[in-house]
Amino acid sequence: MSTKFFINNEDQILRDTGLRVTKQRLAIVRVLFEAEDHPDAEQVLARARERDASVSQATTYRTLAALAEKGVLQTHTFDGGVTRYEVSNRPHHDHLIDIETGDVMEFVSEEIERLQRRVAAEHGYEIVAHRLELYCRKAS
Amino acid sequence: MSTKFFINNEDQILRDTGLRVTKQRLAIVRVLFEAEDHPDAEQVLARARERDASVSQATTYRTLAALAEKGVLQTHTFDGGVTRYEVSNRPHHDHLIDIETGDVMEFVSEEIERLQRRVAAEHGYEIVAHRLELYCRKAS
DNA sequence: AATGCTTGTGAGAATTATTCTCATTTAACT
DNA sequence: AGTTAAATGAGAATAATTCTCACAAGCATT
Repeated sequence: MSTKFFINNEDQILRDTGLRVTKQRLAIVRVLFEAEDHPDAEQVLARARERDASVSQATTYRTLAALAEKGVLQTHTFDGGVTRYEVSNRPHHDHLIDIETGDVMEFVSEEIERLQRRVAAEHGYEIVAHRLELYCRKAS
Repeated sequence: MSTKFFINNEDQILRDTGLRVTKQRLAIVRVLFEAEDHPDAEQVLARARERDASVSQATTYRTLAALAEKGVLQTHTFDGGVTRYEVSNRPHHDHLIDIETGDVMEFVSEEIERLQRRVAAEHGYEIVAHRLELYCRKAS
């Protein structure tokens, strides 16, 4: 089991998207893949710096933009806030936001997806992407 | 039919929300009520200035924020762009965005709404607001 | 209509998130 | 190791939005 044969996952992700593998990018990609929330650029930068202090703000924004462009990341902008990022190789899901705590939960409803496609078709369109966000408060 | 009894609609909207009636605010509110699109602050300002050249950027932002806060306006931020506004006393609807032209269409699906409420309920929540956007291209 | 108190206003400065510039460094291919 | 194109950090630039403050205007009361 030489390490030679176990090249980093994150390494491969960068190569696959045609990006050169740098330590800064590796730090950023690792942060994103281990994140269980939906961090914004500032949070990604802070966490990446824990791994590699040389990561700069510019590189963070550039890398996030590049990965989003290539489809590795999804971007979200919940209700007028900052852009938040999440890896998109995970199963598709929509978001339920607790408006009191800011917590973000994920859900899927194949039924809703199907109805969305029907609505689009009725207008003569096909869906490329969609966004469904439920802003909720705890049921009384 | 003295005009006395027919006070401006827009006038009343401002009073109802506890805002003083100024000529700048009237211009802004009129722009919003006659708009058939989803203008951003810059567009609202430009249109309001056609009615009253004294409207400033600061007042536009302040008035839009105040009206949104009071629930008179809805705000939208389509895919990382600028904030766009629309009056919310119109029937609820979601948005279908043509990703090639940027056109925004509106639709409603009571079926989808119902499923949304069910999803929220399953998580122990009730929906305060929601956002559903379909990013589409013309069907081939 | 004049008074007074409170709120709204414009101009421009300040903030915030994000993108760009450029001189230097580094990854990847020889 | 040598070459070249791409990536980097620092800080400047931009864009959208919010804030500051001195002055103006709304509105309730005379």
